[in-house]
Amino acid sequence: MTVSVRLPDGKQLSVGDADTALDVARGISEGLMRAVAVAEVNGKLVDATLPLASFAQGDEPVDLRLVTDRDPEGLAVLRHSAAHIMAQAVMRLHEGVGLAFGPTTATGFYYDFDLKEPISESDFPAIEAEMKKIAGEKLTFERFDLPRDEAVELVGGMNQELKVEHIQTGLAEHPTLGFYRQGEFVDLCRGPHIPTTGKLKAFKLMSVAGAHWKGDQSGRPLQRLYGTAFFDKKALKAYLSQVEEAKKRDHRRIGQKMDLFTINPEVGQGLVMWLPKGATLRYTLEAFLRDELIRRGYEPVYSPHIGSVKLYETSGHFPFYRDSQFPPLYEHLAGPIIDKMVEQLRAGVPADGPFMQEYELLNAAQKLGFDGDYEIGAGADDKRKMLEEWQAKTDRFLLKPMNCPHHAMMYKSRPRSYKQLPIRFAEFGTVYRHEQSGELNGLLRVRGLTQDDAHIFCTPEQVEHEFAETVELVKLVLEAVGLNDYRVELSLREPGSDKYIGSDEDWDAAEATLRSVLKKSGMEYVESPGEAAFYGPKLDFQVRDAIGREWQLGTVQLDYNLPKRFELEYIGSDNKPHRPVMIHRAPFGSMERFVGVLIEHFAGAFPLWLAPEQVRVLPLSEKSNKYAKDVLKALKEAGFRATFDEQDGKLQAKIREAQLDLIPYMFVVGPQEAEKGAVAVRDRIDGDLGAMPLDDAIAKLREENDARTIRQIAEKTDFEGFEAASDVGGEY
RNA sequence: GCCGUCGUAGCUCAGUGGUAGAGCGACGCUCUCGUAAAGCGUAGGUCGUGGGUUCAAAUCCCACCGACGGCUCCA
Repeated sequence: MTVSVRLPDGKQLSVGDADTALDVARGISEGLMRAVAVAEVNGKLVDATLPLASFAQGDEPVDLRLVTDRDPEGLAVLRHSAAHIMAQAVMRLHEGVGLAFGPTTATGFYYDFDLKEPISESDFPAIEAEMKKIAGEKLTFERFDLPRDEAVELVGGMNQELKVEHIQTGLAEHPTLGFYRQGEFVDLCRGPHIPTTGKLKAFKLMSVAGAHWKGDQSGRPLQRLYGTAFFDKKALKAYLSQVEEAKKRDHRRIGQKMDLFTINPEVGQGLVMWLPKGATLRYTLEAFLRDELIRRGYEPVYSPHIGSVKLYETSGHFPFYRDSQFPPLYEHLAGPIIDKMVEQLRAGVPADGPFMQEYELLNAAQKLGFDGDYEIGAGADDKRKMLEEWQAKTDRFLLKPMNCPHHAMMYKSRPRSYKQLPIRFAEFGTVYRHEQSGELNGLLRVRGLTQDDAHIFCTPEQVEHEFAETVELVKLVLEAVGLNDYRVELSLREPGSDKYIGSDEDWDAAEATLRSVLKKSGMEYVESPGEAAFYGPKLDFQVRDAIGREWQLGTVQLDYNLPKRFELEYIGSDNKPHRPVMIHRAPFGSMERFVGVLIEHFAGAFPLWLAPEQVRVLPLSEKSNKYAKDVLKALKEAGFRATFDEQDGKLQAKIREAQLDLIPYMFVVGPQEAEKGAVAVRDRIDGDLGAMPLDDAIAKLREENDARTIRQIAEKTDFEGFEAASDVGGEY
């Protein structure tokens, strides 16, 4: 018997029953065979070691593509196999290792372990050495399939409880399950894998981290070992040096070096203090956007930093986002105690009768002047109601978690006519969120942030146009600062979830509008179910940071719900009240995150229009100080952010310092320049441009500044060449 | 919040139980300089905080605080 095989170039050949993809490769060349990582048969990735005959369907030829070490899918398969090898090594070195999952990631792989004694980075050399040994053993990855009951028996016999649980719950619909064996190591796995462990030549363990079984925080804590692998050592080395390079762009590092901002635990975690240079950068961005907004018919508003809890109960924020808000501020000292009591009563501890610390809490509350009706003998529900009544008549405030309720109230401050719409309220509004401490990250995730927020109130007919305009604005803003590498995500609700407010009809309408705008604009985007805001779907602009993590910057959100909750109205041409639609939008997202991403994007080397210090005047020696001061004055009068380097020292030293400070332009002045009213211009990028009249130099800079020219950005680390295909996972 | 790692001068880091160090920066003096580092000198640290072990702790142990990498979350 023979099987007919068709290669991607259309060539057909016939192979024996037992022949595998590797055999086909060997038939073409030995080199090709050595390069084969995996096979793509009839469009599916499978082990190159399986007989091709097993994939034949009738007389149709089997489509075969040999996936080699040059293909991204090959890299992903290698990395997944590396995860198995790492697991094998860990099991050889430790007793009673429980295996969880070991998938590939964009830049490597990990495996989650349930370990008796924790592993730390100091264990890496031993694990790596064992992996090397396993690679040297050139063990074959051997696949076998078992029916469910035998599969459970097998993993149960190996004391792999997590795998047993996974087969019984996560994989309940699979009639048979795939396994891979390499040497003494057997793991439940969908595959495919590389032919033998010998293909693993270049790898490195990267880090160890905590994780939870199936991502459930209450689940069993696991240890996750991250690693990466490549087909050759050169690629691994290149990747590692790029990781190092990327770390140098970290905004936290640059922010400190350049005196842009500071975060100090004595002030508070996640609370950013903008130093003069960072503040100047932010101010410049804000001024740019503010001008753009006024031109587009936005009107400035200001709202206070705290708001009544009632306001957020109306908007729906208070119950929905309780956990990520700072606790309420009370006008009454007993407030927090009453809150605590209500919380316990709501949690039902116990349902009736006295609850934990009730007497102590009540006592304390009364000492602080609590005067509500409260009977210890009452039922839990009655007690809760009594306390809630007290809460309702006592003023409570939240640190503003969002600006929209305030803007909605501003809209409501007078009757509105359809002739006034759309109304666009804009504000750089500072909001506060109690992010979990482990989430905080420099400027990218903070507890106090300023949104470049605005809310557009419009008629349903105007929605599509307004939304499109807003999307265009976000694009314009991102492109003005040279952030062209972003991803657009359409965040939709998760079907069947109770995380959202509002009717299905409104959600359907909102989601349909967003899709329609996107289609008309021709923008590329991906849909993400479950990522919507609780009040409506949104369009998010995702940008990557220096080390490849994605962050959401700009966002445009469509909202039919808050207008309802706030009973917003306008009088239509029919002289009847109608409900407006709200569009929430923030092109930068937050000033903190935006500036953080911008710092990494430019590696601190901002274009002229954004640079906190645009020009530095360098006198040749103290003798030229007087003229240097004249030049400085002229620059300042021309509107430039300029300084004057007064320190002693050689010109070379001053230039070096200015270069390292990433100042776009240096004006060198000595006796020759002073005599002619000139300056010797030095460009940060192109170096010495020679002497020119001061007026000409200023005109040149003004042109570059006003055009917001971006002449060069530092080479950004591009991990793409190192990324494996992400949809090639070996895990079930 | 959870898991792990880490915390020494303004910054980068060395110092593994026995008198706290280097480079850069800062400050002072000399030099008055032509496109990426002039020379000399001085100051600066209760080694994150608190407790414990020890004759003796930056070093070993415990707790707390904070940072970092993940997880979970993210209006």
